[in-house]
Formats: sequence, C-alpha cells, structure tokens
Amino acid sequence: MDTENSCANPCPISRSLSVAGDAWSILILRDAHAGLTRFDQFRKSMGIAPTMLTRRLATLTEEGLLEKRRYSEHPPREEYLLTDAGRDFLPVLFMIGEWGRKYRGGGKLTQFFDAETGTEIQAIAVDEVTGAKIGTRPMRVVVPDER
Amino acid sequence: MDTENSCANPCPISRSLSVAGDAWSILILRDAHAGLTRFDQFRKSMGIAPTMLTRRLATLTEEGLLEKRRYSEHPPREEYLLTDAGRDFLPVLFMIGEWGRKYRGGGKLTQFFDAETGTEIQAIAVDEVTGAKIGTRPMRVVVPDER
DNA sequence: TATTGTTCGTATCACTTTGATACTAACACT
DNA sequence: AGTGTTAGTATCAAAGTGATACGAACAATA
Repeated sequence: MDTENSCANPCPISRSLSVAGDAWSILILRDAHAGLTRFDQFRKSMGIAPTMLTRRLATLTEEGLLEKRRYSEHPPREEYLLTDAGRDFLPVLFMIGEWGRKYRGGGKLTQFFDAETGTEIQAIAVDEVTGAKIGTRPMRVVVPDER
Repeated sequence: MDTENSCANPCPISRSLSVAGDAWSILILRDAHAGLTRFDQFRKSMGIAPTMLTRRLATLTEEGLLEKRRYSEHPPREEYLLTDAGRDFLPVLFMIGEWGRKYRGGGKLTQFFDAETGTEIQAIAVDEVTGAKIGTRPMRVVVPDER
C-alpha cells in the first residue's frame, strides 16, 4: 500500500492504517498492553520472525506508539514501552476483540475482567455526545473540500 | 502471517485479524459503510489494483462480511453488500478513526455527524457493564488452558 | 452497422515483502 | 572455558503486491 501520503488524505481511518495497518503491528500493540516489553517476549508470544519484529518495532517507535528505553548498560539492552499514543490504541484493540468474540467465537477465548467489580468487560462503542451506540442511528458524513 | 490456525488461538483479536487484518480489507469495509457496493466504485475510491480488489472482495465475502448480489442478468453484474457481520465492524472503524483524528489530525478531516441531533460524533469505547471508559480502570486477563 | 463506453473482472510480470534459519555481539554465570 | 541470555543482523527462497494491459458481455450512440 501507499503509506506515505497519509496526511494528504482526509480520512482518519486511512491515516491510522498507514501507521498500524497490518496485523503484526496490532499484535505487538496487544502484547505491549498485556505488559510485554522485550524483543524476545514479543518474539516468543507471537512466533514472529526476528527480521519482521525488528522492523515493526522500529516503525511503531518512529510513529510514536512505542518508545525505546535502555534498561541495561552492560550489555546494552533496550525495552519497548507504550507511549500515550500507544495506550490510546487500546479501544481499537477492544473493538477488534469484540468483533472476533462475536463472529469467530468457537472454542476457548481469552477474557478480560474489570478488576474492581470482577465482571467481564463488554466493550461497546458509543457516541460520547448523544450516548447512542455507534451504528444504531443514521449519520451524515462530511468530506472536506480539497485544498 | 499465518492466517489459518485462527480458531486454535484463544485471542479474539488475532482471530479478527486473520479475517480483516490488512489495510485494504479495512478500507473496503469503510467504503462499504459509506454506501459503495460496486467493483469500480471501490477501485476508484481507493486506487487499488484490480487484482488486489478481486482477491480482497472474495476473502471478505468468504468470511461473511460482504455478500455478493446479482443486480443485473444481462450483462451479469454483481455488487457487494455488507452482511450483519460486516455492519458490526463499524465500531472498529470508528475507533481506528478516532485514534487517527487524535494523533494524525493535521489538515482537513472527514467528519461524522449524528443525523438527529446534528452534533459531531465522538466515538469512545466503554464497558457496557460498568459504564467505565475502556483503559481507565485496571483489568484482569484470563487466558484459558490449552486443550 | 461500426464505434465507443461501461462494468467486472483476468493475465502478465517486475518489484517488494515475508518468513525461516543461521549466525553474531556483548556480556553473565558456573 | 564453556554455556546461556538477549537483541538483534545476514541470507535467501517463496509469496505477495502493484501497474498495466487485456477480455467478455453487453448498452448506447452515430
């Protein structure tokens, strides 16, 4: 795909996709939210080839979703931590997960519980302004003029 | 990526990604939600090569997010319509869009308005059970045993 | 009737990406 | 001295992608 001209494009979805629009990147973000920080943790968790992992971690770092932190000087060792932008990707992960839960739900699934109430989290998307569930009300799309 | 063993994997996110884990598929779903149904509409909207588009439409149809409908017998012509599963992908699209709006927001952006109230839609993800915004409260992850 | 246009693709092929495997650097530990 | 750990890089075959040309089945127009 053409991943360069992202900010010429008025669609916020394609802008996001030019940053994290492939499965490996999304899985890395998932694992980062699960607390993984190190190269080998990601590699073992996902079964990704090291060349791929190197490249994806570099891209996510350049794009500001992860940051590299040196956790050892001798030998030099880096770990990858979520930035605010990376943490704000969590809602995307949850909605992707909810779709999979609903439409590819056979067998055992990983579950997420609210630590306070103990209830299982059921993520939904709502319009913060009206409170309506996304997709339940008609909407109007406004595409800006060029230039 | 290895897109086959999806239902052996307990993670609902990777199951979803094995279905629609690439940028073209997501953009097709975006355009389908915007009302596009035909091959050439998708092609012109996204600038995608026809070989790619053929393959992606076929996959999304096989996976049950789109369905093919014949809208003309002579000449034979098909269009692609969202299924329920495809429509339920909308929250994913909105959350991806909200991330892009927040972190790649330079220049003009496409906007979405609630047709009833006229207000701009601000999509957020919440836990339907507790009402809490996703990411604001600690959570507990339960991975099922193998087998 | 001949020409042009529309729609939904397939054929071809150069180019790029990927994935598997082996290997390296810089140490720590025994 | 030998083994283990961590974070990668090197190599290379196989697969995927993208640009372009082309095709089939018609409709509309001249």
